[in-house]
Amino acid sequence: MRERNLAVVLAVVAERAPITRAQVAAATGLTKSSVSGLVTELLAAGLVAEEGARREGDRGRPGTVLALRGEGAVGLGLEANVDYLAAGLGDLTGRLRYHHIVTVDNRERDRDAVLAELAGLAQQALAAAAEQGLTVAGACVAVPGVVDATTHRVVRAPNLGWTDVALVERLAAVLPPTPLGTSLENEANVAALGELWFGAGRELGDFVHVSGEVGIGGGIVVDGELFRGSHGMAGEIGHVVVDPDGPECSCGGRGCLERVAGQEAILALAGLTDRRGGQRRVGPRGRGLDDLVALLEAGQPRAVAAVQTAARHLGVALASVTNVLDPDSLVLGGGFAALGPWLREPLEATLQRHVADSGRRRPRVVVSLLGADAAVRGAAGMVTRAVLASPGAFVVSHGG
Amino acid sequence: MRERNLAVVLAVVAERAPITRAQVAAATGLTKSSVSGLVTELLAAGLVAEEGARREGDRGRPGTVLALRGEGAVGLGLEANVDYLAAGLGDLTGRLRYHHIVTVDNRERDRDAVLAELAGLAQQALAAAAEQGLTVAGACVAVPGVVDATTHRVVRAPNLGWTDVALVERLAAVLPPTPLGTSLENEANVAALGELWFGAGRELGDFVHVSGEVGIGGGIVVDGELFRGSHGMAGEIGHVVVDPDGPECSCGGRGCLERVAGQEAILALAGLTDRRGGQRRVGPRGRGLDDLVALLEAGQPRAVAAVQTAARHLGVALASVTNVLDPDSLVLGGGFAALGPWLREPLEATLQRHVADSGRRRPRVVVSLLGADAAVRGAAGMVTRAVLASPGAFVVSHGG
DNA sequence: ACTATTCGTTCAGTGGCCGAACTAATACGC
DNA sequence: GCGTATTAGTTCGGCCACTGAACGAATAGT
Repeated sequence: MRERNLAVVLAVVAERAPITRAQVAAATGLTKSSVSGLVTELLAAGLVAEEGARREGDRGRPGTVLALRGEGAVGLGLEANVDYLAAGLGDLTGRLRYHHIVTVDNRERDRDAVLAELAGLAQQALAAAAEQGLTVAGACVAVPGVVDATTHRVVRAPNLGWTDVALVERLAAVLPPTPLGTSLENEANVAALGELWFGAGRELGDFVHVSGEVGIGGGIVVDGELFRGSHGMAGEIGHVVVDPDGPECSCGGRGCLERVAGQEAILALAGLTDRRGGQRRVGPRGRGLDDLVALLEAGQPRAVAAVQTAARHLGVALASVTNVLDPDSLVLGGGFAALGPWLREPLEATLQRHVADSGRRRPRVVVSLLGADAAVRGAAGMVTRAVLASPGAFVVSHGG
Repeated sequence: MRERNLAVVLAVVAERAPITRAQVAAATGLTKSSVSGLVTELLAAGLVAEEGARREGDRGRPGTVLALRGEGAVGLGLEANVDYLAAGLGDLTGRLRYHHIVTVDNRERDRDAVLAELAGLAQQALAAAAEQGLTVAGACVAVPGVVDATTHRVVRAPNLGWTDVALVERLAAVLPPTPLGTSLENEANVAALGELWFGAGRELGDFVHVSGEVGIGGGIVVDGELFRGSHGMAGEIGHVVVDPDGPECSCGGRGCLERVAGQEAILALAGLTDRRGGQRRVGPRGRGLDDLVALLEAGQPRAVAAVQTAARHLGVALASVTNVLDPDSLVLGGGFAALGPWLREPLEATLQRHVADSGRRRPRVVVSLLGADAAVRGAAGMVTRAVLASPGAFVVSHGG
């Protein structure tokens, strides 16, 4: 009970900071005395800090302003992706206090070498946290593949060539323990959450976040929470069928979206595929995408046409998704963020054509603010949000 | 606080009846003394009844068995559909205590006449409730169209020819008031809920309920709740794009599912469309569907082929839906329930072809147990579930 | 300075849950 | 038949956390 009210107060402080105790009482419906007691505990836990006085009305005693204390709890976000590794520290207020990206092709590398390098990045991040006086509450690792939340194992990450990896266990063996431990998440999912908490999603309601990487991933956000599905595999927008007689896909089907609108398909259409290197130079931070953007900026017709074709396929798939999910907005993330200016117009035209009752509910198309950083920020946010949701664990027993 | 624990206890009783107080305590984590007090109030409110004794273990005093008291609160479910009107009374235990269906074509009828007849059905149902000693807690009306939950108006019901009808207001003017009043819902949505609560859905996790009527509607159930979407229009499976170059649809797009797998399309393929009457004889309780089933049972090749073609289109759309939502099961409801035996095999084959990672998560295909009755039962259930969720309103103050 | 006003704390009061002790009802063993 | 063990349900005192009112604190206006 107190546990929940602590979370309620903390949520109000997080959302409307800077805010006085009296305003918190008004916003929560609790009495001033209750808020006073709860705030005292949150101050003691170091999650909230007082920030001087502020007069609100014309007369009367000024209130003491409260705000989240960023140092009180930070989350360590880690990402093992196809062509880079990344670590970041996000504090309670959402600020990124540390960020380190290593561009490296992990497709052909030894799995253990990748894990060791990721652990090294994590240790550097923890050292940076200690230096800045930050309390690390926990960690979250994002991987482009299917993860099992209960066993904390990577079931399958095709683009990394991983199958059944006890990722959390192996990191835990190397890293110092944290109060909340280490969790594991799908990269597209935490990217959607990153966008929700720290990017374009803050202004939006329900949305679908589409990550255009080598594959096309998706994260569905409903009521401020991730929609995971029965097997934790919801959001596989890349395999929506856009042409039942289209090319075969590695998933076994035909005409899947990612075969005709993924980065490989776009680059091939634009004539940019490096035949010798195969797909190896293609990725959110790879050269292929940068080359494409350069051509688009130069107005090269073939590149523009390639993106438009992809946009129309994407539009057909997202129209179906919209008819089923009725989201408020669609967010173009990952590699699609860079292509946003060229994708938007044909995409919106296709949506208008295929969304039922499009006048009433055609979703807004929004370009990601975080791009490829969304996953790390979302992973760090997984930790800090957990702290905000259940601060009780960090509050010293009221007796002491 | 007590409010919530009342609901917790009531939920456990509902789910595991018959159950003793001690078992409720074990299931909820509350102490025996707390449960005892809460149960006393629920007994006084008439929502729960004692049903004699039952010995649970080998030794010891037998427990007093508790169960929901059906008469304690019943919901009035109403449905205004294209070719029938219906009213039903569902009690707290889920039993249907009264059911009345009037087959009538409402497409060409005057709107006020339809509303008057629906109100008449409601009054007959209320009279039946009084006769049986049932306490009517509230009512819910299901309509095949877009409804606005806040204004309680039917925004648009194309198949009925309705636009902006203050349905609840007009019924409230005629019917006696109830504690929970009258609510308004989309027919496909409450059909999904009906199936969840009283039909095949009881055994399932998350599922998508597909109603094959004149159009194809859908209801998405996640975590035991309806997924509504940002504008309350989620689940429009009928307008998933299965062929971007297919026939035009009234929604403005091309290749929508319901143009190639709706009842009209199936009947046309099977050669059953009545050219003179147009679509007028087609519907969940209409003759067209019965004729088709008769031909299917006789093994007529053209009819079988028509259903198979529709099933394949349906499979493509549902595969996309599955990739995005990752449901546990797909439920064939409405008119599709009658076609289940012929739809299933080609549908499942298509799903296997197009669902990504189909070995791991291909959803079960389940035929509705309620068919066209799902909506009325779901509407009645909306009321009884509301009672179960917040029993506090029905409990007399503990002082008296 | 004095008043009006708003902020935050203190303190008794209260509602509801918990735990322990108690009564009730049954099976089993002798 | 009767005591013992076991389980069900109730009663009662204690405690935790929120409430409401009163009080001290800080400021603007007069």
